[in-house]
Amino acid sequence: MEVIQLQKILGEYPLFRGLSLEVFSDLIAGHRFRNLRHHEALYEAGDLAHSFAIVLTGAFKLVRKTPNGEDVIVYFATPGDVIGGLVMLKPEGVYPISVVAMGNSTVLVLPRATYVSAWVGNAMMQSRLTSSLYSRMTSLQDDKANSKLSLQKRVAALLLTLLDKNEQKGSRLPIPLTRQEIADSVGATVESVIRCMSELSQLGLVRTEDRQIEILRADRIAEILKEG
Amino acid sequence: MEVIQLQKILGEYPLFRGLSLEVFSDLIAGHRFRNLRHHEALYEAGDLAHSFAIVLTGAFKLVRKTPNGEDVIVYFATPGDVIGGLVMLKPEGVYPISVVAMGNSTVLVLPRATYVSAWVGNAMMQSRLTSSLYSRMTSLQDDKANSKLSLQKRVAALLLTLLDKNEQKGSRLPIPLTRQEIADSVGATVESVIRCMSELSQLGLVRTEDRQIEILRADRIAEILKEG
DNA sequence: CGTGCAGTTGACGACACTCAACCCTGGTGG
DNA sequence: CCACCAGGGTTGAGTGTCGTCAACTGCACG
Repeated sequence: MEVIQLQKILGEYPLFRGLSLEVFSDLIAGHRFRNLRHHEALYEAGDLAHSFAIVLTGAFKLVRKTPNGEDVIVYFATPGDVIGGLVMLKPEGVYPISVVAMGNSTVLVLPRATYVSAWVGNAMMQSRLTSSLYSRMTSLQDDKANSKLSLQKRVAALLLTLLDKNEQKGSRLPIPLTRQEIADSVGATVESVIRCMSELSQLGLVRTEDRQIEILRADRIAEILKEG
Repeated sequence: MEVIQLQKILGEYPLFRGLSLEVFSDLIAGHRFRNLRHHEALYEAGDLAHSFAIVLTGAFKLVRKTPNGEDVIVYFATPGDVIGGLVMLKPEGVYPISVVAMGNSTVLVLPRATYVSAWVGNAMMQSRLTSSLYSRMTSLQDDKANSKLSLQKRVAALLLTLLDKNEQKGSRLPIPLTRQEIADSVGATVESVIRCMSELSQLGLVRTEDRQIEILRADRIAEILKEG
């Protein structure tokens, strides 16, 4: 693909908005595309971090293993998100978490060398990275604030957050999501999440079809969050 | 205080290490010191963010209010930590959380104007800020991963984390901490935390005197975290 | 046709929350 | 001087949400 075409695509995202062609091509020096199938890992926790990536299509879950061998989903990355950017600063850094594709997904992979040569010294990119970090940080803080809520409400909060990421594509969540993944994200067991989702289904607020979750009544789910 | 003296003090922290005097004095343009007593707020959530701060002595809790009016402690800031740095990027930003002093504490307050004129364009400072953010992010992720553990273990994890922040000052935690604050931090109620701490006391693993918590057997507390 | 993944349901029990007392200390005011 | 209050800490009894364990369905895939 031509650099100029790539700029058109990436220019849609806040991170790459309004850059000169010259700066842009420096920023993506040594880039390559990577296509991942469902469940395929982009990065494994503990691996030497020699590249970082920008999500183009699909979605990824950022996963941490607990000592018990359970998974905890720390973040859902969607198109435009930067993955592994933070760890590029350390010369011999390792990825702190695993990154796994949810459904067919593509990323733009950039070598650490490019980060060092073009990103570190570019104050605007640093500041934009910081800004994207800010929102991810806020979402983690939200999670912590929600941790005392009932499971019902935590699930509701998750559904609404994911729905928010969805631009214009209607009421369907942008990510194919299993009950297990919901559980790993809200900090509960599959069984409990299933009971909770079943209730929402019976109330006619959501519908699931092959891991695609459709939010039928976002307003009433928001009410669940607010009540008592 | 002379700028050169200030540089000596701040130069101890990674953030300000090895800077030329000229760059340094630009970075702290318009600085002023602020002393806060126990419980005094440095920033209130929702206030217009016209300054950020660097902790010099004491400690601060970063607090979020839940819809129910409960507090959630998101982070404990200790000397060298930057507070409010992330929100400086937004022109009309408001602080997302409140910042409250725990015991007598001092900070260096810097106006947003300084951030915009000297920090944003300085790639090294941006990269150092990012790096400090990285560790705060990791600690939030740790919290999320721990959220399924028993209260006993979450408290143990908190105590050990805080003990880690303590450089050389022995077995006493660097922060005066009430049971309520522990509860707000691990996501539990005061009563449950008290029962948990009482048990640790009776086992001779910790001792509390006027909010100062002393860790007598860090090794055995670490065992509690690992077992079962 | 067996294997693995996703989803589901029920019975049981435990951990932590709720509510209600109560103690102790230090400060404040009548 | 004593009463009162607020903040921090503690204890007990009762309750409920959610985790654990176990069994079972449906489906896709090689």
